[in-house]
Amino acid sequence: MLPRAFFARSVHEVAPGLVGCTLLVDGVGGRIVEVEAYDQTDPASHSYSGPTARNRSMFGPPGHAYVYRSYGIHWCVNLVCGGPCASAALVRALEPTTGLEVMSARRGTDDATLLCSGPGRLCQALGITGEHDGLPLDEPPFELLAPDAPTDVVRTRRIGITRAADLEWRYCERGSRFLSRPLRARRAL
DNA sequence: GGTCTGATTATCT
DNA sequence: GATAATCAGACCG
Repeated sequence: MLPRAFFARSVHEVAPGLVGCTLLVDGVGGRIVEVEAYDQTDPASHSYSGPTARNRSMFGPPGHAYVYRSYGIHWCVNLVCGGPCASAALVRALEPTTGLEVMSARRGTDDATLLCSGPGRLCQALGITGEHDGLPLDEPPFELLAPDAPTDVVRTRRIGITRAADLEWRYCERGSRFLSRPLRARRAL
């Protein structure tokens, strides 16, 4: 079990280290294969313009969840980090490992690559909602486990944003089939 | 394979 | 009134 103190560092150190960790909610979930970093200096971050009612969890202590509704439909979960101020790692994709039947039922598909491959999808599969906003990550229903083996992590550009889109703050497991979008071997110039 | 669009709501201008 | 850290389904080739 990762201690809460694991998150009391810069999001830019924590985020790559999260790839390969296992995230469970009520015993259901899988290995993290994709995360993105956001901090308060980042125009794409919800914390960029200062604290509001929605983003207050990002300004709280590290090691807690920040859950928000996206496009009026989906939930997305972030893991709040220690620095810079009001920073967090958005969990974008899991490799499903535990509770496959529960996740399939919640998602309405048996296709393992469609269960948790995307921030909205994984919240639906794990049953994460606004009720989880602000909860500590080292206490039930959350469970975060360190990787059993070193993970090959690739750094690239973030997805689905219009501002600061050139920053390479997305971290993925190399070769994973469970990413929200595949890695391009090479970028066109 | 790819691209486009509607769903639906909190938040901010 | 516009925008958004998204997804699923429709359509085109």
